[in-house]
Amino acid sequence: MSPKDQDARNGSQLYNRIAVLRAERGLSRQELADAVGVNYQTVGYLERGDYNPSLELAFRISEFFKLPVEVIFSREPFKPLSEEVYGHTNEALKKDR
Amino acid sequence: MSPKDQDARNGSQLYNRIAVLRAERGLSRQELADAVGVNYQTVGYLERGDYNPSLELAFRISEFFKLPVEVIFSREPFKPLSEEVYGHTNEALKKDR
DNA sequence: ACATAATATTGTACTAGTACAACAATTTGT
DNA sequence: ACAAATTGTTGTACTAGTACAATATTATGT
Repeated sequence: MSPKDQDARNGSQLYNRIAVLRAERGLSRQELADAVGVNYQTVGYLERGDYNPSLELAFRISEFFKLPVEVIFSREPFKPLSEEVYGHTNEALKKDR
Repeated sequence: MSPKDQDARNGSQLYNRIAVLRAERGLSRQELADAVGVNYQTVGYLERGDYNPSLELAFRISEFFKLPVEVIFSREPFKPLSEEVYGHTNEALKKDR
């Protein structure tokens, strides 16, 4: 199947933070792709959720970012990292969440 | 490709502890398979390393065992769980390892 | 020792993950 | 504003993961 039919394949889709992590580190897809040993378009497919990585690739990515697999991939949508990290520091803002 | 050619596909193989974890819980492959929603032969293929699970399946398995993905799957061979847990309690035995 | 359950083997078929190429669109630096 | 880099799109092709079925082998209970 061609990766163009992204939407035809839903029901077992995972979420990931590759795009954010990559952006944080100021890397291009090409650079990340090289680092984990895949084609740069594959990184694109992963970032926009066209399909899931193999477990092997997930491990390589997780190793590259030095983060546990479950921090990068999840069955539940991620809340923004920013919120997760700083969201609990200002008590005054908490009421409207 | 047919899963029979296990050995033709090496170089990106992962290790896992599915068999041990399943044994510890006294489950048959069929039962585990049902629990994580795959064919029971798929569990067999995974256990003897014929191929890796998808990341999605790895997550379901990890969820089922209530263990982090990296405790069940690894790029490095696992040392026996028994050793990992109890291997450091008897100092006298340590010299011959 | 026999029946049953569990695991292994072989074979076929389908789907998901990955690579690669060519070109379009968008972003970014100067 | 333009050139270069980055990202998106479409299309093709190959490999890895999964299902399923049928039969063989091995373990387990009584």
